[in-house]
Amino acid sequence: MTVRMICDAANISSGTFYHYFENKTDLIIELFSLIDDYFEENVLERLSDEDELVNVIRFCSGFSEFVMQTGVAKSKLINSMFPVYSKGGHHEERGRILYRELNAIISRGQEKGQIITEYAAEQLVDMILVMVRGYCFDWARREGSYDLVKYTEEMIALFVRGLRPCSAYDLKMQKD
Amino acid sequence: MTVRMICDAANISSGTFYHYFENKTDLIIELFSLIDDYFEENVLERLSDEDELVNVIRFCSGFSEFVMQTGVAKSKLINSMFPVYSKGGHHEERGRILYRELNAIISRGQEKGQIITEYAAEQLVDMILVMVRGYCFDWARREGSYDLVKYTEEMIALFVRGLRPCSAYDLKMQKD
Amino acid sequence: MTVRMICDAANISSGTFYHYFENKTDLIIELFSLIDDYFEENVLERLSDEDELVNVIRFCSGFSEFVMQTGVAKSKLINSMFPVYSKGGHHEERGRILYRELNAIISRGQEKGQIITEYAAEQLVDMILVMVRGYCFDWARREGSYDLVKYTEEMIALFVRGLRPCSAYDLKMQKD
Amino acid sequence: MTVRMICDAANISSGTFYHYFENKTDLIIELFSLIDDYFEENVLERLSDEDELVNVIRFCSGFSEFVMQTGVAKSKLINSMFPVYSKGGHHEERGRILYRELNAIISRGQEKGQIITEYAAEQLVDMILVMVRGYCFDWARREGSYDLVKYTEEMIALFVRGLRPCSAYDLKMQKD
DNA sequence: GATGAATGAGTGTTCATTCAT
DNA sequence: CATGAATGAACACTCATTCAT
Repeated sequence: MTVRMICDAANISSGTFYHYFENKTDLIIELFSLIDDYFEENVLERLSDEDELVNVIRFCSGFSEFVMQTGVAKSKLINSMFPVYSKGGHHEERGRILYRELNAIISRGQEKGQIITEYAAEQLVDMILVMVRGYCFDWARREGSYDLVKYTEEMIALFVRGLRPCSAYDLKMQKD
Repeated sequence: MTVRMICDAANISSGTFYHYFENKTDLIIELFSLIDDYFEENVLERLSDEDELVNVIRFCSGFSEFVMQTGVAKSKLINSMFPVYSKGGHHEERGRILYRELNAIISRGQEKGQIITEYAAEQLVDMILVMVRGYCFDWARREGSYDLVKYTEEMIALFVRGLRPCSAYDLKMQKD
Repeated sequence: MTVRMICDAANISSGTFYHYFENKTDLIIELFSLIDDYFEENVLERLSDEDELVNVIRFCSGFSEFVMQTGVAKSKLINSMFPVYSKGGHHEERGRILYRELNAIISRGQEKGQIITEYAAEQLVDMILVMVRGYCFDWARREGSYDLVKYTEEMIALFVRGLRPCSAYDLKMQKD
Repeated sequence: MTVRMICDAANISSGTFYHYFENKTDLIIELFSLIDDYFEENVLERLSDEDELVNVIRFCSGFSEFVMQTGVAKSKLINSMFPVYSKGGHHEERGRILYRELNAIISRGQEKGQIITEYAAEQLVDMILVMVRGYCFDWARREGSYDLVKYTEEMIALFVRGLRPCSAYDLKMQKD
């Protein structure tokens, strides 16, 4: 994805591009912040299920929904640049909005006894984000040839099963 | 990773590089095939546990082991080029060796009743490969700043829990 | 010095700039004419010493005074564009005001016997202007790090010594 | 003077340019060092006159000779970039060769009583270099339309007259 | 008059690739 | 077989200039 390609796609001149963005990296940072907006406007409200593992799945769906809407081209652009540390980690800070939200879900889940406590919430958050981003990366690489949301949901649904603590009975049964 | 950087690292001239590889992509295809060699020499023998889910974990460990040994630089190179479709999907064919092996493990697991059958083996293989590659991608992006094998194992171990079928008792207990 | 920088400094839009100047070169031509105004208002009156070599020094001081007041930024702008031949040498015509004034001083000096006649007045004018402009150029290059007027005066004072004809006595002495 | 122009003039591709120079500035630094070579090979041997003021003139002639040989295009290139401070002032260090040589001449002249001592040698060196460079700059600006060596010599010859100390008699005569 | 978004040719620089030696 | 000088299209980015509002 060159600046020229972006400009051609947007039907603007490269001069105009640089009128709005200081450099190519700036565009990507801008793109990053869009996901926060998307979450605030569309996803956050869906994350209030009693079962926090359901919320985890919805969170991941929201993420992949956004990526699909954003499209293959922009996703590749983001992939090519990630991680971006410029501007004092500004986007990272913003990125933390996503991070904090997922962390909150998992922490609540652990408090409620819905999620295993073998791993710290931070560790689980990292895992899930890597997995979800991994799927997004694959999807863009394959030119968006499959339904990202569906596949992400299936994968996360399975992963989430492993996060559910076994009941005392359950453990007993397994031993037998 | 420019061709010149690769050549400098290998102490050869760029002329020599093009004597052995038709182009840069060819090198990457070559790199791809290395993982098959690695699996054949080091990993395949470890995949004979009675519990096929253990084999899944070992398979993934083998993959990330290889990536760690390969190093950040080469990993980035591969990431930057993947997927490579040239030469009639030649490398993809080779890639199938990996694919087939994991498929075999999961199919056996399903036959033995160790792995759920809600999803076809192919689907599970795809999921796992995407997840593992996702971690490799993240690791390279972060300049190899963590122990890829350890993190991959933890993630896969959790995922694999979700693949274990619940016993009839188990389901009954959960209902109660 | 870009047009945008000039406009920012002047608190106008670049549109406004092009409302008043046909192009960037035009601004510089305008800048050139400022020196004539400066000479007419501030320097000419000082050029009436009986000793024309004193007037030469005052002329050069006036020139460097103007450059210092104009500032490093504008000086660089002028240097970067000089000589400007557009508009039928319009600015050169104006430049001639300066030229003619110095020429007049030197011609008078030669008539009065205060200045050697080995070189035509035109030649001496050219030399002095090149020297003074050379100092201005150096000063701007070095970001205005020294007192341009002082250094120019010292240099010209020395040069002017060489323009004073030796008396008959003087020559005689030197021979002895 | 763009890199492309330089390459066209030299009948090489811009890729080749960057094979030999790390960047445009490097070429200019290279150009700078050429003057030292020129002085060492052609000028230094001429600087052994008994009269140090003669040596000053020869020094300046050597400088302008070099510039004329270098040509208008390269001179403009150098002018456009001077002063260059990169690479730890490497070229400045080299530049000092020139500086030191002229300084030595003038210091000797002052010791021998051939040059006035009102100004420190360093000051006179600075003046002369600014003047000579000023002429070179003017010459390049005017597309090399005159004989730089001749004009520089005339100018310096006059300036040098002012550096000759007046005898006691001389001063007395002037008062009368 | 004044604005500033838009333009696009041009700049320094990179890099996969070629080829004479 | 090996070299590395040479290539030139492509890149991110700049900037004088235009023009609809």
